[in-house]
Amino acid sequence: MKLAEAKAQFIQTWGSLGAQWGINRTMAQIHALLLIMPDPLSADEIMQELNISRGNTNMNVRELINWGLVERILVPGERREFFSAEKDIWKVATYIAKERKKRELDPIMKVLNQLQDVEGEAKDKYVKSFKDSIQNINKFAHHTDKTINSFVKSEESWFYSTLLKIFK
Amino acid sequence: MKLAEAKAQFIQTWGSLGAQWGINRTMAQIHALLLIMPDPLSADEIMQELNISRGNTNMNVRELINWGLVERILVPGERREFFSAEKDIWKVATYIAKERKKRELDPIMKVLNQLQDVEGEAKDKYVKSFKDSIQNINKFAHHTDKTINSFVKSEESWFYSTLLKIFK
DNA sequence: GACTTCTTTCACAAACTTTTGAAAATTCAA
DNA sequence: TTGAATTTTCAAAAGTTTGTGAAAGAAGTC
Repeated sequence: MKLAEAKAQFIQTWGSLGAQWGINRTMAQIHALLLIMPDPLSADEIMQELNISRGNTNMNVRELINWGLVERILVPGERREFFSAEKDIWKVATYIAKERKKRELDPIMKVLNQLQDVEGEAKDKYVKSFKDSIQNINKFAHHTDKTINSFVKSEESWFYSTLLKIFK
Repeated sequence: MKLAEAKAQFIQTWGSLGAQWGINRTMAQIHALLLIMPDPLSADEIMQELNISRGNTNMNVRELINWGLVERILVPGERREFFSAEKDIWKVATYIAKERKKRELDPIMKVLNQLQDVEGEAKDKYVKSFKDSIQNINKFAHHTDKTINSFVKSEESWFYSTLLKIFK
């Protein structure tokens, strides 16, 4: 298989994977492109490679930066900005885990905690069933929260220990 | 907080969580409703509770059954069908993990394996960068695959050991 | 076999999301 | 300042997904 063909295929596969995840297609495609390119790209290069408009490029690159998946690179003597993706997929996974926890798990945990104290006779089967379900989900959510935290933590401490090695 | 209010809030929270996950809102709401109700509900009851059309109810209940999250219950002497959700949230999580692996991870692993062998000089930095990225992602995908499999497996064996206890 | 009750399908409407491209804003150098 | 290069914004167009309700289908009962 030729590089150009493989590249196109990878970009489109990553894109449709992203779409299934509620991440928009273009955002995933830009990420894929930056993942496989050795050097940072400018906005114009991204536009050309993916055949998308300037506005679209700008918007999605910004969102990727928000997620911590892409970095803005300033080249001395260049007015244009360049963009580069984090290449270590383990780190990518922790950034995503962190972001999704913040957007999805944290809000539902807040609601679940409020829903714990429903008024009413514990003998009423509707009240009982409701309370049981909420408690069950709440336990699971706490467990998941701990698991994600320790996953994210392990990557952070990996970072500090690497830093330490560099300066020792 | 009153039960009715808590119920409404839970359904709507679960619904918007589902939406962020690429699961459609109604599907998640039906699931939420069935989760907290002690007894199975009929299609008409679901329609009334959530204020949705018959067609919509039918379509989404069918999809939930596909995912293995909801069961069709036949009550003797009743023509109507009733529906009930799996209440053990751990099991729900394994069903979802299984289903998403099948829909998302398996296809990308297939593509990654094909993309491994790109023609070209290993010295070409574009070829090298591409191959490195793919290899990195491939390793991660295999790791994730194993993790999901053992998670799903652990639940299955829990099931069989429970079964065993019942009959021993 | 006609009637009743319930389920499934489907074309279309409504709602929502994404993309575009042109115009406005920003940045920097001369 | 002015102006050239670049980035950002935004309203409208295009595309996608979801929900509706009427009609067709199935299954059981008289």
